[in-house]
Amino acid sequence: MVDRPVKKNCYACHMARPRQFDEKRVLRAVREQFWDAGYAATSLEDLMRVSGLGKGSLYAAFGDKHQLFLRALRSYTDGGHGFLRKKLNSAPRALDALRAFVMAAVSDPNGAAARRGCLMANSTYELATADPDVLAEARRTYETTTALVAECVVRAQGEGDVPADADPIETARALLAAQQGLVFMGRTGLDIDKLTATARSLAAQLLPGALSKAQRTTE
Amino acid sequence: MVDRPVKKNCYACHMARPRQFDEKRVLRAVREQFWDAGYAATSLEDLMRVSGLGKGSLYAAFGDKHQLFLRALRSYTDGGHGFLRKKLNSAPRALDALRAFVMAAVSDPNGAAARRGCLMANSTYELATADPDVLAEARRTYETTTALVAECVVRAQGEGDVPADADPIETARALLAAQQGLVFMGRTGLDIDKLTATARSLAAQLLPGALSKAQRTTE
DNA sequence: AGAGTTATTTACCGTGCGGTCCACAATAAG
DNA sequence: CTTATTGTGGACCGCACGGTAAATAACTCT
Repeated sequence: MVDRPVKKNCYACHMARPRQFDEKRVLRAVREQFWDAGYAATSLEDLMRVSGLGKGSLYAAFGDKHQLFLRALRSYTDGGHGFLRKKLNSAPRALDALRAFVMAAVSDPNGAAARRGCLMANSTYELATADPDVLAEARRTYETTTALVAECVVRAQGEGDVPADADPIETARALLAAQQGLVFMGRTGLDIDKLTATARSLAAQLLPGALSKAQRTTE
Repeated sequence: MVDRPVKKNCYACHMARPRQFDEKRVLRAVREQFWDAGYAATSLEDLMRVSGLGKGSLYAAFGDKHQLFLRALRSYTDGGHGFLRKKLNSAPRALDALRAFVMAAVSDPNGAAARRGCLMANSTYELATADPDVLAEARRTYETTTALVAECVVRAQGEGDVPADADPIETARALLAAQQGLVFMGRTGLDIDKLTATARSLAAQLLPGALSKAQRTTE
């Protein structure tokens, strides 16, 4: 239970056999499996195969299938939030970051990412009505995302790229809806070119005057 | 197999016991069940319960679970297309119809419809990666929807409410993405007031000058 | 080395699933 | 009434699933 990658130091007089697997690596493999196949369509055999662990180890380390799924899901969302925060803050111009946020679904050139969608969105659609834990995670995730994006909107307002009278939270929600709508259309198999065009169109309309220097020169 | 609600007329010398259930009614009940619980989470027992039929009848009439699901799904999409076509054409002003289309997710005042989402979208997220039939149905549905909306965009252009230089198909895709994004946010449990505000905001931005008379007076 | 503790492996279990089969009921034609 | 044909309901089947238990291996500390 306690995180203890280091082998030194006794915490209860007697130490025992250490883990032979890397928890993060297992969680990552499991997450990919759930991402590709969904929750119900993933069997314990699948989880054993992709993790390389036996049933016993899996259950001892993570509890049952549902708990393991929640762990994988949370690691996904936490990672996603970290990534998003970095992206939003590192961009020299906030407006560009917002634009990139909306167009996240088409960031992959061949469209594989678009077809795969977002694990949190997939899980929400599959389980949110029946599984309160997943629903709670979904709410948490999208509230966090909204807050992060709203922060970036404020910055963009400071930089004069977004009208000062726009409500940051409201703007963030609209951008989030647009992004998720694009993710959805990607999942229906819409080809990447058309999807990209739609993404550009949405970004242009929702971020008025949102053409960055790089954007302007290409048009 | 052959549709034959009328009991008269012999088609092969000997007629036999007629159906004791209404196929459409069964299909409707089954569709509701799949809508609420999803495909994998719906068992045959559930289907028997909501339809009132035994296993034998169900299998004799529709084949297996998968085929029954596809039938229910198709009846849903066909009905949806009919409804959409009627709505888009019946509105005296095309712009209002487009606006209503975007705001479909919040048409239900208490937000129950928003939380339930759209059966086709739910199915796409749950099954599109693994089930080619569902993927094909998804493509078909959203191509049809896009075409219908694009038609309405053309009409709105004729009425001077949408810029004449806008590409109808592209505009339709953007509106569809916005609508589906709102459906998604409804599924995460976002309360109906915030969702409505976001829907209004999106509609206003994507349909410039899109405030109908009714809309203008309320603001 | 021995004891104590924990990870790992393997075999096993009960359940609920989708799907099939069969006996019976209902209807139409002869 | 008899017979042919089809719908109906329930008993039944095999299986794969999630989950458990017990035996074994690996490691630390005294």
